[in-house]
Amino acid sequence: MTSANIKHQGHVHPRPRSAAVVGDMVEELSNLGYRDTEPRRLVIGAVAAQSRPFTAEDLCASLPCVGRATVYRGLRLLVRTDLVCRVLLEDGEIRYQLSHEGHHHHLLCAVCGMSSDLLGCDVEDLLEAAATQAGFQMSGHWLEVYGRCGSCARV
Amino acid sequence: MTSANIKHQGHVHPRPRSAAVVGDMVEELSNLGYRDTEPRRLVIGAVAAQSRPFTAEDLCASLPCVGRATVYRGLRLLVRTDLVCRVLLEDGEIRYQLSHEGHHHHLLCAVCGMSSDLLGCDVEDLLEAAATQAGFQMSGHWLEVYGRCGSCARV
DNA sequence: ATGGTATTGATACTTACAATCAACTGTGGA
DNA sequence: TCCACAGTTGATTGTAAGTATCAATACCAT
Repeated sequence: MTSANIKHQGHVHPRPRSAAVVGDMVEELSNLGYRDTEPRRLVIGAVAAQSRPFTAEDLCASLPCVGRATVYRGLRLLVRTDLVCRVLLEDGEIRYQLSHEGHHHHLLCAVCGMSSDLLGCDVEDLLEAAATQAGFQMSGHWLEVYGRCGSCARV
Repeated sequence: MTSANIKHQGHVHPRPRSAAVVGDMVEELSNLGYRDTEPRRLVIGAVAAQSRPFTAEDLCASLPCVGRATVYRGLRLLVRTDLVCRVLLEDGEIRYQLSHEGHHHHLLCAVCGMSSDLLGCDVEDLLEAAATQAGFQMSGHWLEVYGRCGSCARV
């Protein structure tokens, strides 16, 4: 079984266990020429441990033994390498969360703050068509969906 | 003709002329109980004069005679009252621009920075369906489309 | 006209994040 | 296994964007 296969299973398990994730991410970074260091592993571990979209400050708070600059640099690196993605909250705030494989969007719960993935949504084609009609050559898009998750909507 | 009808014409004229806009916006604020002041008119005028999504700092720079705090407060007020909307750039930066009537999305040109409106795009239904299927009760969404506008794509 | 209140603006403050740089530590080669 | 060098760290300083303060001012209803 190749590492690509292992990664592919991420689709099936939207929230993989931290331990495996940290190893995968460190390996990914290693392939890109970045070193495997203790503080970096700690940052990745903290990222993987978050249960909902987080801020850089959240990471700093959960990693008192790692320098602030290192946390910020680590997070920036993870964003640059697409291992972590940005999440835009309804009020305009930016949060972060582990990237999952493939293109997808986020369903953000206004009550509990949880984020789940919106898979198999074919907005792309629709957008592409609408953009083209407006004489626009689309290269990408950003989409966030806000509302209430299953548990919170039930209340 | 009702004011609703007048507003509806906004769809036809995506970029209304500044002079009229300032008066309309001041009136709108007045209806909401906010005073008609000179600095506020200047801020609104500067907002209306922008040809593409701008930052709060852009406004400050173009209004050296208005206090920074006032510019920031004015912009915040305009956002709160939906007279100005946020625009999310591809790199995560937040910009502002005059709101146009009705729900719509932005087509942002990566080359010239221009923003045009994407009207008559029925992503809502599609999103609603996808969200519901995921057990999510959708209440809103945010969508930005990136690419090249007609003129820039031609190059 | 006037009084009460929203608004202004100079300034100080806060927050979030980037830059600096000497010390340190992986990593690949000898 | 050891070495050297380049990537990395972290204490600290710097910076940029936006907010809070508060006395002075300007709107607007009466």
